[in-house]
Amino acid sequence: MFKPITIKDIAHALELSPSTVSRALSDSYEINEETKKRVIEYAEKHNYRRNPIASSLRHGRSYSIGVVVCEVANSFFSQAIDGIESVAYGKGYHVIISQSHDAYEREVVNIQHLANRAVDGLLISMSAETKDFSHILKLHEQGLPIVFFDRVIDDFETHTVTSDNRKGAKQATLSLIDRGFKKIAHLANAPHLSITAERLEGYEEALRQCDIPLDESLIRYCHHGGRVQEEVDEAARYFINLREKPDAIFVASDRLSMGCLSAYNKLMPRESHPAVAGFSNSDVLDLLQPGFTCIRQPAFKMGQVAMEMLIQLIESRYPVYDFENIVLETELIQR
Amino acid sequence: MFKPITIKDIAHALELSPSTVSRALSDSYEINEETKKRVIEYAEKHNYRRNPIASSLRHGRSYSIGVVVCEVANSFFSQAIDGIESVAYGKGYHVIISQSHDAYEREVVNIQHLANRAVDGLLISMSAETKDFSHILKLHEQGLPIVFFDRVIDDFETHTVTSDNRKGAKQATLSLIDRGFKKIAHLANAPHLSITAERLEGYEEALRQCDIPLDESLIRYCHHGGRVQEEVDEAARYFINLREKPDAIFVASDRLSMGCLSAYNKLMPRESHPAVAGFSNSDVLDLLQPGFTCIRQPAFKMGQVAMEMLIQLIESRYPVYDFENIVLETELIQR
DNA sequence: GTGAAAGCGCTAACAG
DNA sequence: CTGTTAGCGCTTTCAC
Repeated sequence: MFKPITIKDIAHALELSPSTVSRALSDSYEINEETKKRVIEYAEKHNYRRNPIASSLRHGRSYSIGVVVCEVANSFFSQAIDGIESVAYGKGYHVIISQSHDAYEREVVNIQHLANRAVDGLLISMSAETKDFSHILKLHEQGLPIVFFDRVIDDFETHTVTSDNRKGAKQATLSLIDRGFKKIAHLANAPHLSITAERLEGYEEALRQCDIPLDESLIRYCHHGGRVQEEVDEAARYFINLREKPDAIFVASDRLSMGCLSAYNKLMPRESHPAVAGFSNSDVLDLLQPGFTCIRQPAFKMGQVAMEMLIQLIESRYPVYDFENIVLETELIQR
Repeated sequence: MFKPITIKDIAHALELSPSTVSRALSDSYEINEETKKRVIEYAEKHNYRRNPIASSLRHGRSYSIGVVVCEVANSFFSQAIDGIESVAYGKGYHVIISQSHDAYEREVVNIQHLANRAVDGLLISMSAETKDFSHILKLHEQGLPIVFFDRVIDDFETHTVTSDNRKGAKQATLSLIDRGFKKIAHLANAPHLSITAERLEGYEEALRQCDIPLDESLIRYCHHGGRVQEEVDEAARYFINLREKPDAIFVASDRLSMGCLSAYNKLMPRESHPAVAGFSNSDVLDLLQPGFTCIRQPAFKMGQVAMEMLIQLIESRYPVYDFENIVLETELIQR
């Protein structure tokens, strides 16, 4: 059906050898300017395009990289993807996005799918449900370059990029305390995610600094990262039914901020909602929800840095043993 | 660096020929059960994975398809992508997503990138800025299977899936009229998009049916589909400054609904906002914005149908000349 | 400055 | 039931 023109066709038409055509198209210094011009003109005229699959096979490289995120319909991740793409395209790489939907099984399947030469490297942000990392470890041991961003794995010898979650969480919590709230709850992400622990630390640190005792009953985890709205609704109902209701909530993620606000909207009039501050990269959420203070992560930058690190790993001639763990600053947006 | 085991390696280790190994791995009926078992065991033990690039080159097929949407951080499109993936994975296809950001140039670059054998077919939803279709037409003439969804092109001989935009728009407008509003504005998408014309028709039809005269000055187009928030803000300011302000607005898309609500939030207190009804597939937008009536498109279904049609084109032995234009029903969600 | 030939990993005739 | 061979399109020595 779809039969594009090949180097052979050009060679035949111009009475040259395929190798000459190949060299002419890659602008080799060995080739006569005159010949180059003929080849390039013919190629353009006939809409020739190098077959990337053959090229990949030859080079043992696909010039594409895989990205694994929980979902793309998420401001943070879509901005990170934009950052990744901005670097990737500039360096001649394709970007293949795949979504785990925060489910362990999807993550395993997708990573398997991407691995083994279909991609030259992987950019991963862990799924909320994943506790077992052997599927990733195995690939890494085989030599597949991997860089983690945002949601990383401990004790994994590779580059990582994250934001300063502890500090951001602390700022957000402090901003609630500053506004006079005393009973501040924490709606947390899945317990085994790296970001969950760090953000929890920041929350605790803020309370400690202001001599507010930590009340464990004010912390609720969402094991599916809010993918299941029911778990967020349940958390909101739990907070509402406490004898001493929280007057404010620090929410650990974009997805959960959305879920939390909508859960409360279903449960009570807006005037009686607790104050909410949380991590969010959404442009509109904060506009639609007056008084919502948010922590912005440098998502675009994080994508860029992650991609740069991955390219460094891919293009390095020798195995890399010296890994960087870059931490970017967050920004507090207060209204 | 990353040197996965090949069929040759297995053949060598087991003292078989590569072809036997290949056949054993694809469970060919010709191969002895005993041999199959040995091969499969060895392959699993050594974590063999078929090199998809070599396989693609051999078959002249990549078993991957390209999706071009304006952006993934959009409820409608991310749901459509989920639908596409659900069918694709089941049939053994990879999905490569690329974003045009509603910009003509990005669309051209991305489509070129995807085409020429890197993908077996294309699923396209047009960018808001695109007026010239020659880049797509050229590929189609060369035989690349293409299916359009949601934002289609007129006079293009191929399968399409859309939703009943005219009817949905009419329902939304009627719902505003029912609630007693008389001066109903229309915030429209880019003028040359297929969906823009259809939704405008529905709006006009609703007015006509209720004997409300059409007032052209109440219609504003967003040439970049709301990608530039400034153009939405400008439209909101325009409506506010009209001598006779609209008391309700029918908004043509998800992105514009967001933009419109946040523009008004910036400009005036919530109590004085006009009523808003519009196309939106967002789960939370309607929850966060009381009184927001929305038209839901069957995005997931649309993705599924589009993918099925594309596979039909790809796998057809003979050129297809009999094209379908499927129209799916929308749903009105009223509060 | 150009060509011939080999090979990336896989598969499908064709032979036995 | 298994092996031999050729070739997908491209690139890159090695010759000339």
